[in-house]
Amino acid sequence: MSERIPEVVVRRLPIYARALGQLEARGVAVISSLDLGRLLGVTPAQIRKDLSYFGEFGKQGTGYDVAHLKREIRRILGLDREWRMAIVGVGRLGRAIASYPGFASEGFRVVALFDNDPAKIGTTIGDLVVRSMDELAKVAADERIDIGIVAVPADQGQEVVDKLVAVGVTGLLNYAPITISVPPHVRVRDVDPVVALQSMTYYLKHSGPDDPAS
Amino acid sequence: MSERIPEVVVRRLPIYARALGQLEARGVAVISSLDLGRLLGVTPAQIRKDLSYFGEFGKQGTGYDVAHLKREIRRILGLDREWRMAIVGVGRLGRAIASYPGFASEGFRVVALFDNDPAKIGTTIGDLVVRSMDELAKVAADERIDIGIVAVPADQGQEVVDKLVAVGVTGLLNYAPITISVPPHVRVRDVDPVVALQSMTYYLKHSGPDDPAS
DNA sequence: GTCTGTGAAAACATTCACAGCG
DNA sequence: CGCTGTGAATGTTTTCACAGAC
Repeated sequence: MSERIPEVVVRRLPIYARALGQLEARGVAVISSLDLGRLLGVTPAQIRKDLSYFGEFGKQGTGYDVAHLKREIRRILGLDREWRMAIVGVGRLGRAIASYPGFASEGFRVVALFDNDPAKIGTTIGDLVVRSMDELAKVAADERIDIGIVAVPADQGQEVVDKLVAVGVTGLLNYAPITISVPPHVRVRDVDPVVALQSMTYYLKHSGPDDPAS
Repeated sequence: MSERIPEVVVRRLPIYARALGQLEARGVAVISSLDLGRLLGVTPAQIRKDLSYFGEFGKQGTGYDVAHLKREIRRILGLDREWRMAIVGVGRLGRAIASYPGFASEGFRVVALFDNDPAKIGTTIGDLVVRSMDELAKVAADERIDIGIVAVPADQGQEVVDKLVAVGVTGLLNYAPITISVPPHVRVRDVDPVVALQSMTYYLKHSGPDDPAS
């Protein structure tokens, strides 16, 4: 352990943790890298190698303790604490994100909402009031915002990113259909279903018209 | 050209196409790999190498014609036609997806909605009627569904995937928080903001508490 | 016997660096 | 000149294969 850890490895850990949670719920106590790999469609060697960057979690001849490994991975990822998020942009998309229950249940709490539309400022979504972007610095200080969620139109995306970075936010979840630019200490994850589809069509196009006649 | 094309390259093409579209809208007619790379935060060599898998699109001493390169990339990706999608699951998430205007504007048309809740079947969202999953085979044949969007809870995800695959759908956009399993001819793209956040926190945790005091 | 952890090998992806075109 | 297209070099990731633990 204690080498430099490849980013691809870190990106796979949440997938492992999620699968372990599902196994745990089904009452599975122990699992081998072979079986976990089958479940996730990856090779057992990859799972073992990935985990080996962080320590020795398995038992030879047996496999991994499901509950323990899940807890360890979550700790490694920093999921043993709450993360505080602000959503910028409460249009259709921002509102859908604000009321999505999947964040809170995983420890990602939305603690502030921002928009630049005067008609929206002051309105309430869930139990949060929509605030003006002018209040960003103040609210960021009061609420300790870890992560900013960018849910504004493309043409306002970079401006919003710059403001979030300026008040000390170091993690961004970007829903705007643009490539945003940030200083090196800021981490970005893009969520863009259209881009995902646009690379998939390359393969749909090239895997011949399957045309399974009725 | 005409080698085997790495998947990472295909995944970057939509990003290039999107940036080219934005440049085009701003009236930029020609761009070099250096400038496009700066814009996207990638090396110019990567852009040139990626494009070289598909042909020679640039002009030495000048760069790339923005409108032409965009059109070529979109053709390569199969974005010069319409793609027909069905959404399975019209809960909160499925409805948000159904009324998201970003798909249609990029040529991804939602042509059918399914759910297994009798209270939802027969209701209308936009101009589409929600149908029972029992009608899937019939509707898939009538409507020529290319892509299935999985927007059901985790515990129903795999079942829905199997049904979609059974009626000949070869592309899936998966919003369920599970790793789905499909035969090799089926392409999957996962959309999961929680998983995206869960790998980001690793870096937020490890890049020290920046703590920029007010 | 079963399964982990891990160096070494193989496969894959990115970057370099430059010949050659406009 | 400036910039592309591309083999060769470098760096990264995955897979192999096996010693050793249970």
